[in-house]
Amino acid sequence: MPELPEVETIRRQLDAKLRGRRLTSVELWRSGKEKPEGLKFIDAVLGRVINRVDRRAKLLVFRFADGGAMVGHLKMTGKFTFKKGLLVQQEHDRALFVFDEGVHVVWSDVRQFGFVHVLEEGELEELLATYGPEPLEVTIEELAERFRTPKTRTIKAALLDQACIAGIGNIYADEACHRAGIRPMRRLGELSDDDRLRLAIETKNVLNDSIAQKGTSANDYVDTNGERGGFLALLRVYGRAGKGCRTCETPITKIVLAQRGTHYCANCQK
DNA sequence: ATAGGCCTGACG
DNA sequence: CGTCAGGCCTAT
Repeated sequence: MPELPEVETIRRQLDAKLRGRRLTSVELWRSGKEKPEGLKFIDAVLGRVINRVDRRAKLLVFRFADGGAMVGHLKMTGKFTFKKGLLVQQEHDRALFVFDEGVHVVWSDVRQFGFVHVLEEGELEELLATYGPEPLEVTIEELAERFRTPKTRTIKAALLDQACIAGIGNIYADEACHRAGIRPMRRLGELSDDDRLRLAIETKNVLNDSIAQKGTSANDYVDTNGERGGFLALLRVYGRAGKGCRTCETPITKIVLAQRGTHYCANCQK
């Protein structure tokens, strides 16, 4: 479910409450998606102190004070939620993390695609290095360079490729293209320097705008407090097939591109 | 580059 | 019943 703005929202909330806290107990309610598995997982995290919570692409990186980290990926339907008071285990809950001073975090995941892996320093850096640049941490020019090659690749495929640019998913790929006025099926080789710059600028803009609204709740996404993000109402094309473009009223077109539902305005986007 | 697969749930 | 879903890995 979550893309960069949603994961970043969750990261900020987790970081604010978990920084400096020690993991005092872990209950694995449904095993199989953690690594190492089962009791070894609990052994690997118990008693360790969270230095801070980072985000890299769509990964949450719970960094331990003694090095290494627990990395979590929410995939489509994963959630980390703060709980207080009486705790009732829900159907899709996978684990409970108890930190000192009574901070409880529940990890749940309806579709069970997500994972949490404990990695030590070397393997952590190795994993993080497989991702492309963070779009909000590089300049417009550096980001624009990522839209240069391979020339036959579609813009949509490039935006979705985590090794090309980190953190963008289906919603923001479509939204960035609409804001830039470029059709997502265009090939990188057809883009002008100005096209690449606009795409870079609008990619940053849409991610920042969404973070300001705590992300998009199209379906399942909620933050660590169970609250929905406010960006849904500001989406220009995603999920709006057949509805009028917010700039020109032309019905939004939906096609399949790079195996994903893809939305664009045939009038505004060339 | 592109199907297929991992899972469950919502919707038509 | 079939289709689709915000991710991403594998095999072809």
